Amino acid sequence: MTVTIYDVAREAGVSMATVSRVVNNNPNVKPQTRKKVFEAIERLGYRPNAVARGLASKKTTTVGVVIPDISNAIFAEVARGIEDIANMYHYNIILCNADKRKDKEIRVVNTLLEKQVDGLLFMGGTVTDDHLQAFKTANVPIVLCATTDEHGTMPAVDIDHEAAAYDAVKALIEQGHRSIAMISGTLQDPANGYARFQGYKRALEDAGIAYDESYVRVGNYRYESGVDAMKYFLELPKRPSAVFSATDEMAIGAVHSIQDFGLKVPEDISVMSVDNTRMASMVRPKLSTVAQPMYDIGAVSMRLLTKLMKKENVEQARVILPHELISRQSVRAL
Amino acid sequence: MTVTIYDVAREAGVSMATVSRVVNNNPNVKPQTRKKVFEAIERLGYRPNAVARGLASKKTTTVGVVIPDISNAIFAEVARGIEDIANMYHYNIILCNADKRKDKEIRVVNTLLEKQVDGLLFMGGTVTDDHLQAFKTANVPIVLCATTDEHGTMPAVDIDHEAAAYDAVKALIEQGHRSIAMISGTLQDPANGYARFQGYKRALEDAGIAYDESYVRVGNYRYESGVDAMKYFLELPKRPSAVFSATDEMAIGAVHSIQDFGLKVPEDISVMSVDNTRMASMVRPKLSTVAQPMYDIGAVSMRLLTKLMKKENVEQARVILPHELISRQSVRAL
DNA sequence: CTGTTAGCGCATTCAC
DNA sequence: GTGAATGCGCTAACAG
Repeated sequence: MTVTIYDVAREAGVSMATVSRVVNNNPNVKPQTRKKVFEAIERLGYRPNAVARGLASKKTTTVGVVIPDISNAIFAEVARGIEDIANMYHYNIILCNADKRKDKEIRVVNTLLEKQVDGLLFMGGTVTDDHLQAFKTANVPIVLCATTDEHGTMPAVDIDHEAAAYDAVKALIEQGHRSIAMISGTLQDPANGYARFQGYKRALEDAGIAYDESYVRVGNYRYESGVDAMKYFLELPKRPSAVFSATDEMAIGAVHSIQDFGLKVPEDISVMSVDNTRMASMVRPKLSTVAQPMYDIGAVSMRLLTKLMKKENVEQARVILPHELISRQSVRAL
Repeated sequence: MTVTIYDVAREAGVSMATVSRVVNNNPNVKPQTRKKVFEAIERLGYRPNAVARGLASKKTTTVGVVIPDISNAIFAEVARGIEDIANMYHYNIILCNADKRKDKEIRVVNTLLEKQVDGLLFMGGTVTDDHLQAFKTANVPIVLCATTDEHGTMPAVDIDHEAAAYDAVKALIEQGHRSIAMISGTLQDPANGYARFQGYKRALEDAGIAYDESYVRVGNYRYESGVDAMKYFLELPKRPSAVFSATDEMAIGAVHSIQDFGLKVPEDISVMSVDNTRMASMVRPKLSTVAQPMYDIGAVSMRLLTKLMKKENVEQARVILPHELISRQSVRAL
């Protein structure tokens, strides 16, 4: 049925060891023998069995990646960065959605480990001690991707969410805004939620603006929650002059909310967000936002992982990629 | 170093066969023995080696999926559908981007096959004879996903792109439009390109409207190409009263092009598209569009694959999922 | 219900 | 340069 290395050996009149050598590009084979073997391979349509190879060599050339949700544009972009670099280094990736649910995350980490992946890229919600516990049983490198653990003990690549938010709000302040509302993610989410909220607060503080609880609404990152949050702000006795949103999508919801209310962006209310997804420049007005290099986060973390897997020593196992303020049309000076 | 089934056997005072049985939930084990084994597993922190299992059982419980580009929202949605169902049936998926490039597609199919995947989901551009050739060497089931081969010989799940486009244009016609332009995808693309263009033409024909070449522009599915195509139409001596776009994204570009030109959607020009991505309802005016059930395409194709892998007999190996016209705000009656 | 015995297809010493 | 032998960790008959 399936043709093995044995069949090729017989066909070529050599030993299986020799076939193995040519398949693995081992230089210690006479060119003529190599040729014979290649011909036999061709004739038989031999295809190496990577599973057998994996068992014998203890390497699978595949890495596991756990991701919250591949249908989310942000993560899909990271995934593409991961896959491109993985491909470049001849790794394949096993992709698992875990929806930021701790139980599911830990479960998939374990099945990935059972599959003997050579390394793991973890992208999730909070990294708890239970996660760390599961990671510890792995004897392959693991790097956190767009996620960090509070202890800061694991290799990771991310951006500085707090600083990104800070910069966004600071930009608003520099444009003369003093009453700035925020549409936040859930505060349970350490990166997209809590950290960005902290950045907002710190920017306010540094500018001597009093923090006002009624100026903060928590959304779920989605368009609709942006709409709802903004509706709330619009009905406040003292409307904010600017709104900072933790994601582009909620920002777009906010813009539409404002427009439906009969006001204009940015003439009446400015809107600023974080992400710079493709959508940000596909709406009118185009969104001013802080760009996060999602593709790069994926690419860099995968690159880091390859180094770890090859046991090369890395100087910097925790890297923070720079963010960048992109000024477009949704903010105006007061 | 790594603890094997042998170690567990010794620890539990049973044979490796018994350990294998409990790990694989074989009922033929006395509860008490089972308990002993579980305890040994726990104590030793044993984790089954799926690679070894794969070699011995000739099943890997992983399927390969080749996809054009995971960072494209459309495909990411399909991928999510695939993964959800895969997960449900305890399969993992190896994800490979192939950018609709034939050489890359064939290459990844081969490496996926080397990895002994139990099945393959193929999502790509044109399925050529070379593809078919590569597929033929596989001795695992393969199903095409959001793609079909012209010969119609392979299992596949897709929507009827021609009919979807036809229905979209017909809806425009029923609203009284007679001069309808189209922003098409490349005609080399059999599904999103050629088929939708054919649907457009047929709808015109059926309504007795003459086909006008200058009313068709080919885009690349992206926002900017929608902007450009629309600019062209706007400068025509006789402007169309409606525009049909092969994708949401180009449609949004068209809308903005129209607005920038000083006209209104749908008051001055109606816009209709195909896709119904999340974005369609995140722009103003909300896009009227023909919905494609991308998630379902992924889910159904994965479900079909599981049946094929289990050698269940399937009545219908080629399934066309229904599309649906979603009327929102970008079309008005003439 | 449980143990023994063979492989699964290949990489990898170790000889020659 | 090349071949023979061994084992990777597990499943799957086959006995008992």
